Parts: sequence; C-alpha cells; structure tokens
Amino acid sequence: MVLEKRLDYVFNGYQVPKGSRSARGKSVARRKAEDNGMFAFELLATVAGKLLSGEGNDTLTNIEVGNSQRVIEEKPLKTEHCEWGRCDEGAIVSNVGSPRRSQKCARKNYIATSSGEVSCAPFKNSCVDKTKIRGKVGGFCNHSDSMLGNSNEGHSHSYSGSHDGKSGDLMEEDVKPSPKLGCSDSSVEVPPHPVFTPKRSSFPNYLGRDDDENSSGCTQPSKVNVKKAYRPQRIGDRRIRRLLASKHWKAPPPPITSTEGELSNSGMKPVYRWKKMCYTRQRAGHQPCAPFKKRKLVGTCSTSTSEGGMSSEYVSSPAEKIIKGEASDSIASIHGGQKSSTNSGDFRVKLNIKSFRVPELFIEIPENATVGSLKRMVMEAVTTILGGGLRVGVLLQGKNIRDDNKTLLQAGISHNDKIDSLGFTLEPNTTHPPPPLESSEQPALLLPCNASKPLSRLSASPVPDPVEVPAVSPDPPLAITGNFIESDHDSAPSPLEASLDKISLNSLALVPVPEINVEALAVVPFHQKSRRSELVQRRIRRPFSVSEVKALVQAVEKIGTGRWRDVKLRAFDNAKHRTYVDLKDKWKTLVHTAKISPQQRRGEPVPQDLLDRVLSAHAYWSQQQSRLQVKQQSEACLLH
DNA sequence: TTTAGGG
DNA sequence: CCCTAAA
Repeated sequence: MVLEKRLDYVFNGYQVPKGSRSARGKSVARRKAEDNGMFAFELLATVAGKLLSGEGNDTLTNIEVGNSQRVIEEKPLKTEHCEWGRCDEGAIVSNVGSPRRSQKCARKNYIATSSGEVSCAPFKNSCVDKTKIRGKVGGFCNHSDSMLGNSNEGHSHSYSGSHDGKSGDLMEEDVKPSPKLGCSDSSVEVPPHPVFTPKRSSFPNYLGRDDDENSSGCTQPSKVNVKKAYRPQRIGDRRIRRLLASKHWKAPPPPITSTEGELSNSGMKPVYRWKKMCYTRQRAGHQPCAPFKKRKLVGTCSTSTSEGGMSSEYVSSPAEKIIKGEASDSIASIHGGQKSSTNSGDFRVKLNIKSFRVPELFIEIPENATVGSLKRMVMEAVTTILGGGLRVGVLLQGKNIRDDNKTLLQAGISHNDKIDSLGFTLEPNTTHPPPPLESSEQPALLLPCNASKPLSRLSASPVPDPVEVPAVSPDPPLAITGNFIESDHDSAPSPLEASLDKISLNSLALVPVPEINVEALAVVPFHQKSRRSELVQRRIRRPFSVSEVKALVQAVEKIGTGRWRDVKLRAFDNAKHRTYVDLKDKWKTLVHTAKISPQQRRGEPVPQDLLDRVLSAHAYWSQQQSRLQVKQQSEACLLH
C-alpha cells in the first residue's frame, strides 16, 4: 500500500503551514515527490516575550512527531492551545467531514493530522509541511518474483541448488522481505507481513529476490509491481522498470515556472542550484505569491497562551510580518522578535521556535510496522536532515542581515526600534537532502484498504470546492495542488495515490490556513522546489553479497562479458536494484579485486575461488573478444 | 536502450 | 555508483 502521506513534524507548537508549493509551477509532470520541494525547511519561530535572557535556548524542545499513517495516536502538542475554533478552519474542516478538528488550534490539528488517518487529514491542514510517508507492504512483490523465478531455467537451478541452505544473505532476504527499510536498516522492527510473506524458497532464483521490492527498494513506482504481479513476463517490464527507475533517480529538475522562473533552466547541479535559488530568493525579498493576510486567525490565536504569555505578542506581531512577506527569505523563518532592552544597550531576546517543519520526507515503511518503528524512522529522517546543523540568519524588518561583523547597532537593531521587526531564519546546513528512508514501492492491492476509508469519507462529505480557496488564500493552495499531483506521481499513479492526491488537493485548498501559514507557504515553495527536485538522490549503496557475486560469476562465465543485459536477465532479473550497468561495474571491480592482494581488498571478502573464476572468465572472454575483433578485421580486409 | 569506460 | 559518449 502506498500511503503517501506527509508527516507533519510539529516541533513545539504552532505550526505554520508552509504550503507553499504555490510558487512552484511545475509544468512537466515530473515524477517524484521529491519535486515537491520538500527539503525546504520551514521554521517558524517567534521571538517572544520580553527580555528573558538565557531563555532563548529553550527552543526546539518537545519535538512531536506525528505521522500520518492511519495508525497513529494523537498527541496533542504541548504548546499553546489556540482557539482556532473561531477560525475559518473549523467551519471548513467540518465541511470536509472531519469534525474532529473543529477547534482547538491549528497546532493541535497538525498533530492530529499527522496522526492522521489516511483520510487526508494531514492534507487538510494547510498542506503545509507534510512528509510523505509511503507505507508499503512487503511481500507482495514476491508473487511476481516467484513467478519470475520459475521462468528461470537450468542455470538458475544449479545456482540455487548450491546456494540453498548455504548462503545466508539471499536466503535471509527471502525470509524477511518487507522489513528492510530501504536505506536505513534502522531499528525499525517490522514484523513479517502475515499474508504476504514471501516464499520463494522453492525457487530461489536467488539473485532474483529484490529487496527493493519487498522491503525497501522502492525506487520503483508502483506500476512496476503491479504490472509484474499480473503479468509474470519479465521481458516486458524491463523497459518500464528502467524508465521508472531512471526517472526516479535522475529526473532532471523540473522547470520552474512561477517565481523562480529565472533559475529554472540553469544547468547548475542540484546542490549548487539549490543554494543559488535560496540566495536568489533572499534577494528577491517579498514573495509575490504571499498576498494574503488573514490576520484574524492570528489574533484569535493569541487568546490562549500556555507559553508564558508570549503567544499573544508573537501571534499578533511577528505573524503579521510574516504575512507581509518580510520573512520571505530563508528556508526557515523564525519570527518574532520581541526583545527588550534591559540596560542601556543590551537586549535580551527570547527566541521561541513555535514550529519546525520538515516537509516532504520520504519514509517507507511496511504497513505492519509498528507505530514505534515509524516514529523512529521519522526521527531518524529528521535527525538526518538536521544533522548538518542549521544556519541562522537574522532578519530585520524582513531584510536579511548578512554581515556578521556589524554590530547590532550598525545593523539597525536596537531596542528603540520595533523589536518585532527582528526575526531569525534557520536553514539547513546540509547540502544534500536527507536520504529517503525508503523507496517507493507499493503493491497496489493493499492500497484499497487504506485508501478506502479516507476516500469514502471524502465522498461522504463533499469537499469544498477549490474555488473556495481563494477566499482564504488563492494562490498558494492551488499551485500547491497542481504541483503535488504532478510531481508526486508518475505516469502510473495507483488509484489510491491518485485519490490521495486529489484529496490532498482539496484539503489543501479547503483548509483554512492561518494567514501566517499562507504566507509562510509562499516563502517556502521556492525552497521546496529547488531542493528536493534538484537534488537527485544517489542510490543507496548495496554491496554485492557473496551470493550475488557467485551468481554474477556464473552468469558471466556462461554469457561472457559484453552482454550485461543478458547477464542481468539471467541471474539478476528479479533483483531490480541491480541494473546491467551495476553488474558490469561489479564485474569490473571484481576483476580488479582479483588482481590485488587480499590485504588491499575491502568489504565483505569474496571467496578466493570465486575470484579465481573471475580472473579466468575475464581472461577467457577478453580473449574471445579480441579474437572476434581480429576476425572481423581480417574479414574486413578480405572484403577490401 | 545497451555498451563501454572514465569518474 | 554515477555519468555519458557511442553504438
């Protein structure tokens, strides 16, 4: 099942929806959720309170991570409980049919959302930051695998034969397909899926098993799986598989249309580009796309304060600024700035980060994984993102003060000014987006169950028309929506996914986002887009196991070098994560490995006998190749 | 799309 | 593993 959800990471409180995918006008239906610009971090913090020195550090505590899987438990944020009831949100939400979130603050909603039912609750909330979670059920693929396995003839048998019972790796993999969550072997405990437990044992096409499919992989869009499942022919899929894979891995950055247009065509490499975009954005200042200011919500919020009375201030002023676009730059914007003067020239600034959102992380996790494991994964993902540290920027009345050497006075920061105008931004210090914790793969079959609920819900309660959105925040939501769909899904989105998208769309549109949020969104888009989409993830490294090496050697002995596609088909047809290029590369390294001394070798040791075979096979086929060439040459000569 | 190689 | 020129 692919629950493509987004997680809302709510760190301590008030969440500012970032939704801002608005700016990204993606024209091409580029796949990838990655395109959704997830890596934009959005931090909204408020500096509140008056001088409380030393308290500034108490931020980022209480990180609540909610996930949107259906399972979740709701955890109320411990932050403020605003009375959002008065906000539009309540009403809208109810329309949508999610009564539960009627009141009590957006914050809470987020969490709730995240707790989410598939119902898209998450999406309702301002679409802001959501992390996608792809839940996937392992094992489904095995079906196809086994079928494919059968198609393998003789050779495979012999391989498997020698293999069976012997080697740990492959067999192990067979046993527990779903669990391995992609890249991070993490601590996630994933109980084997009851129904789908793979049983390939009888036909261990050993190399055939594809962890990706069953457990992590996920680089492959669902379509592949589905297709395979129903059509055990391997030949046909090859192409699709590849296409998908390549798309996934190296989709070129989608053209940027809206605000960022300028950058769209640059040939910059992802990282660089991203940076550049950020800068550009900063320079740009206000975001055109953040026109709305719904302040009423803000005001409302201030009502209840559980955070030491800061909220009201924070809400009313900083928020406003944000809305105005002052905070336009930065990936994350922390706002607020109440500082007060204590003595003559000293300020004390209390910085309060109300929320920290990490939009669009991909987490793949089996349906049957525990909530705890999901939490861990989320934590891991977040940690990864934050691992690089954060950069702090200082904003004064929306302007970024870059000169670190200026004194506060020189920079114009003084307590005489409106302190409110002081803001901070946080941006991830990491150049690369966090590695996806998963891959995308989902058996279509499972989807229904998950989806059904949400869907029905949706249908039951008519979703407000996107048209309504404008009232709240015209631009952003729509844009977001469009992007969402396009970017996230490939040519063959599963029905579920499609529905989810729609839902999310609607939700987004519908969701009355506090103005602040809207504004924030406007800002965000840029980053989002620039980021993930551009940064193409490098495939996770997957060292060849001895079993794989053995299979490779056997195949090459039989087929020879120079026909990697055939080798792939023969011995690795089911291992989707091994491309013929991979095999070729592996052979190259094997040959090299065989030539060097054992001491120089790294990684899992390859049995010497295998290496010997590598050398002999290499020698043999090299000779064949040269002979062939000679032959051809002589023929050519004769013809002449 | 595959191969073949360099990075 | 990635990237690409060639085929």
